[in-house]
Amino acid sequence: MHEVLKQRVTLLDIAADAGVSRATVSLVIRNVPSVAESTRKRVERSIKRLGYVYHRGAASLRTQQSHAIGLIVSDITNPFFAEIIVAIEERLATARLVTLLGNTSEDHAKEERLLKTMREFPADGILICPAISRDTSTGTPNLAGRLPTVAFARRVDGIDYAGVDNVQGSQLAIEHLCQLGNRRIAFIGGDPEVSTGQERIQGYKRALVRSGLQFDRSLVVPAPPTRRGGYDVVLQLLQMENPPTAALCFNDVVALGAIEALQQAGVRAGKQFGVVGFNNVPDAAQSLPGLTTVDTSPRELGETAAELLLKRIEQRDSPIRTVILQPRLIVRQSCGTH
Amino acid sequence: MHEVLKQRVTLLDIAADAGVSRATVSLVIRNVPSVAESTRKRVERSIKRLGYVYHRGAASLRTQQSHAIGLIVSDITNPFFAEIIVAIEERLATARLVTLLGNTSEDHAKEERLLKTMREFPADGILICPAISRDTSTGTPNLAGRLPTVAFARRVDGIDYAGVDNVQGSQLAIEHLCQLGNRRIAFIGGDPEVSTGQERIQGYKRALVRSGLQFDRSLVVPAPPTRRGGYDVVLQLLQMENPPTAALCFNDVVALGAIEALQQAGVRAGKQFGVVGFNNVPDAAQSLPGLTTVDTSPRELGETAAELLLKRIEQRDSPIRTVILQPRLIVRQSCGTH
DNA sequence: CGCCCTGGGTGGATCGATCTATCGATAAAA
DNA sequence: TTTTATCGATAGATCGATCCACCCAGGGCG
Repeated sequence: MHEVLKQRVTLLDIAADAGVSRATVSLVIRNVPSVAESTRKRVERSIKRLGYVYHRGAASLRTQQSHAIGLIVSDITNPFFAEIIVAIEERLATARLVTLLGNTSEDHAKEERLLKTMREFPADGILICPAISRDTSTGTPNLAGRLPTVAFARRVDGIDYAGVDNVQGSQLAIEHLCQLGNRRIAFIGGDPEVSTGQERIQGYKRALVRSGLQFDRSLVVPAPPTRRGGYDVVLQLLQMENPPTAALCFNDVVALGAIEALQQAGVRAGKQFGVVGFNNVPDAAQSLPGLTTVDTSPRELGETAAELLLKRIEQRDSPIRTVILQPRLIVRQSCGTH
Repeated sequence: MHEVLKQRVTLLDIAADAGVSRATVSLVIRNVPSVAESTRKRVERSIKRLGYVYHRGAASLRTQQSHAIGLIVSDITNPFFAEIIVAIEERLATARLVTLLGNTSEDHAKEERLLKTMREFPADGILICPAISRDTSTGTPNLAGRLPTVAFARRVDGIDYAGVDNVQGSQLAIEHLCQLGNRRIAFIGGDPEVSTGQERIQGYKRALVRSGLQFDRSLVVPAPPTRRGGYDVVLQLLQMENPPTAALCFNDVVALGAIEALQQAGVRAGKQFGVVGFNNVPDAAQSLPGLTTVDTSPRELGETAAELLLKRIEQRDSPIRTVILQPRLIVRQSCGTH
């Protein structure tokens, strides 16, 4: 009695079973109200009975929209991004959109492959945090093509962007450190080629100038944005003949590495050396001493980015939008108390 | 001259431009050899000129395969999984398969939504690390349906599985700690409801018995698999009237938290208290003291899982396969030296 | 009674790529 | 010269869901 050979249950099977036409079944599935209650019930029963599975691919071929959007992230292992991802997924889910996640590991080739795949799918839109790129001309905007695209966290010219005011964030941090009496403050980690790094360093410089402090090139030490990066740089800084008394770190992970190095070197973080991070990841609150950090509200950032994309999809030809969220300083114990 | 209104460039457009039929263009795209070199060149030029983008959806509707597989992970922020993900993606890419990544955050509802979406897509197969489930009857196997499905890291009955011999891993660790003279060894973190936790605790017990040690229920302390989890449990253990002298941790993250707590409490990790982790994440080598840990080779695990899925797709009706990788102990400084 | 709605439902065309069967032409074989 | 391969290319059907135009029965209304 069972149709064993037939692989997939289609609308036609349901239609036959319920004694209606394909079109009617389709109406039921899409919850179109113009179906009599009795018919709807009958169709729904058939759907259950036969174990029908909706075929998105077929539907989107006809409707020209996949209800799927591509989310391309440069590093899923970074907890900051992880939170953004979750926020984006949640926001998109409320708009009945599915999220396809791709990870580039900061690799340009992978990024291009992913963009290609998602265009081919085809996704209805793309959210991307571009991989670090030295050459903006081969950057992402052209890759995105005509597909609605929004960049987040890292700026890309010519497309919608949701980001954080990194300049302001750095300024908050530096002002705080200055008020606590620090005169020599380092900037640790981050890549001066990425917009995030650029902006944070720019804010760092600007705040130093405002506070009447010297900008010392040797106190800006780029490093990979990892625990190890912060660790190594701090050990290096402590070797200087005139070492800094505090450091603003590119992000919290770097900052945690920095604190580890300080402990290792017998320097008491928070008492003898101030450390400020960026992002306020969950670990920052747990660490010892609690990490003072610039909160960049990843959840809001994710929601904002998703929102931008939804608007862009709605009206493709609206002017380019840029949303910059304002960060705030979370004061804990890693800089001493005021 | 430009076709502004027409949205998408299709095979038909290319065909018209190159003066051939759709079918021929299709042959060119799929690199079928039976096309004259001159024709191929001409078609390829048209493809470039018009900016054609392959439409996976349309193709897979006809071929009944999407060349996409769904990868569902319970926690992308866990570096152990992050490595597995990368390995899986790489392996699948060599088979010209695209990976659709989904994150459940250990949430069953999300897991079900993701499975549904991926079935609807439809994906050609699914790789899943199931979310923690207390009720195996509502577990994943039924959700997977007839789609080729492989579980990894956490066991699911009735489907292919790639995992690590956690029992053996724990035994290696405990034996090592015993040889160093520890008599009271705790097990920290992990959820006894998940197969991973069960197996590791089982190995812990078994090794204790073999070494002629008492199994003390109060020394097994479940906790969330986070830094914080390890931290809290260690502080708690140190309060005991007869505290343990070493601990096997559910994973490295927990172990790093444990070490942090020891340092905080003035107990020298590695000298006065031995700590062993699980997974050998990158941070483990960097930490101070270097973390002795059970290497569960996430890369191999990912490759193995991908391999299993490829085989399953090739022959859907082959018997269920289970691959268990053997872990090895990486000795660093967190247990003292022998 | 004839006319027009209108709620409920339907067949056929359609989305874009692929598969199958087939065709024309040229070269090789008989 | 006729037949048979062979090669390159093609028209039309097809995958599964959706959209469009249209249909039909019954009710209201002049």
